[in-house]
Amino acid sequence: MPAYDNAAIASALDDFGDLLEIAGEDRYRFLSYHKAAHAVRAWDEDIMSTALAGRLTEIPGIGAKIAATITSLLGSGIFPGMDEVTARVPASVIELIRIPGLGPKKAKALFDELGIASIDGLEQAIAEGRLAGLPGFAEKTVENIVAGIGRYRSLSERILLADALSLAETLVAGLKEVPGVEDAACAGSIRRMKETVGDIDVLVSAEDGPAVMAAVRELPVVTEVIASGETKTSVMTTSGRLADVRVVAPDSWGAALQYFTGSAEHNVHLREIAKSRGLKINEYGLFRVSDGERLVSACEEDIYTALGMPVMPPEVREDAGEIELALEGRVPELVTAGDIRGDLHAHTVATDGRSTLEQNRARAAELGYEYLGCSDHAYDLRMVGGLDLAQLEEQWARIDELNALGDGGPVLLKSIELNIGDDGSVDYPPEVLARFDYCIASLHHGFSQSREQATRRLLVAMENPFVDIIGHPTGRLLGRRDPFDLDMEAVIDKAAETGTIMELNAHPERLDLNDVHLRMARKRGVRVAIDTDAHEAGQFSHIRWGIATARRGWIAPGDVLNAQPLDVMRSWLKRSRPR
DNA sequence: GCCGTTTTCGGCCCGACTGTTTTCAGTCG
Repeated sequence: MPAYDNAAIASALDDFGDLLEIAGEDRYRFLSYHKAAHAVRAWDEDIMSTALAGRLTEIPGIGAKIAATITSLLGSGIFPGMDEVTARVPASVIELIRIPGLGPKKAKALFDELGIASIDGLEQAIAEGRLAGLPGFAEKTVENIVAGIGRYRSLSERILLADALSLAETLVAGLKEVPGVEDAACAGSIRRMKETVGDIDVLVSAEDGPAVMAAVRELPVVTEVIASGETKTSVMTTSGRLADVRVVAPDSWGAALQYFTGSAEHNVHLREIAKSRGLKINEYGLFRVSDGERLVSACEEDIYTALGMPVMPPEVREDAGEIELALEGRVPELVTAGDIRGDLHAHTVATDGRSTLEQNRARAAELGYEYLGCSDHAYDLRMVGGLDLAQLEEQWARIDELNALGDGGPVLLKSIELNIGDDGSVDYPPEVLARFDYCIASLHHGFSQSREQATRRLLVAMENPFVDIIGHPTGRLLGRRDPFDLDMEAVIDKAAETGTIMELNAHPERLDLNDVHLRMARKRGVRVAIDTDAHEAGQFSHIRWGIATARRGWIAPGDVLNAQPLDVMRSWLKRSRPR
């Protein structure tokens, strides 16, 4: 039987909601499944634990019916009611609504009238001219569907935040040069610093919307105009990514920024609150329904203030509990770049890094860091020349020399990235491990291992009194490699029990732990280290992505190991604790 | 299907763009 985690349950609920919608069920019925899916995805406990405790209905948007569905899925893998729905609409039809421009109504028509139940089947039908004469599928619509299939196939992967932000900044810079444009900014998931991004959303403020839209269509980065009206234009860019540009009048800037930053779920929740108070929010402002008067609009903060809550940072706007907190007048205190006092995970040329210890130290000094960990790979990772004891002695001697310079540079710390073996053991004997200032231990092999085995490796490693930090805990590489199959709740609980610190690896491809795991850690009092895992001194700047992800995970400066002064940082390490 | 300062029924967020059913439904965010 498949093990259902939160993501798998959420995915099943989303699929069921899609099928209900295609089948023509009541709008509020299928929306409730999507709402429940979102809530499960954002839930900071393992869904199995919550179910076993009989607390599923404490998750917002989950009532008795969906709770029973989740219980059934967890217990037997059976989704109650699924057979009945798939008898009307085969599950494969969901694939059709993934095509941009093709929604549930058209998908239903294609299946009902022509028996089309897949994208391949649709392409074949179009090639054979079988859509001709089907109501709602005139020439232009068929053309758009063909283009949509092409886009679906080339764009199905989201791109890394780091790549999307650089594209968006180019677009914003280009828009700011357009005559009449007063301001331009990234919105959407980029502004929320989500780890991966689908489309690029950009907001522009100008009095003459149509003129700006015309200018957008002519920007050098634009290869194709998908849609373009007076206030909104969608374009394909030279990078192969879709961008949506919206223009609003300058006096609507704040409302529009709030609106287009999202997330969709966050905004829906806000608008529900507004509605219950006789107010209405749209991209032009916050209005009183009774007389239509616009109350606020120019400043984003004003929108929140008018709803009786402090403005919250974009990174937390996911409807994951931030609105409830804000209604109590509180916002989570979030770590900032200025809080970081050092980097505890960096490699050198001694193993697979491309910068020397001296180059790393110089860069850390430029960043104003108080300390820097030298954490090359340990002996067992032979592939990259993991260090033996003689090499460690040599590195430590050099660290001692550099620390004796007295030039005001950062304190270099003797560290290592250990490999966690199949039995949870690590590279060196305890007497060697004791000589490091601290040790990081990571999983580097066995990605196909069972949940039980992979989890046990981490739990055993965390029992080791010299394993202070777990590096890139889930091992994922965004878009390239799935994470280890891990019981994250057991891992986080063990970290809390043993005082082991969890790394938030800031490499833009890793961002590991992710936002949900970070909230899980924070809730249990587990501390995190935000590290770049730099393999070259220039990569210390990756800390930016780690900070963003930490903020999405509601991490405060007081939760972060390397936001502490050196003596406090040391006191948090497991090896400093009385045993 | 969920939920409650509208409280166990009757509601459920808001607007832009496109193509076509030419007055509006479908799709998207």
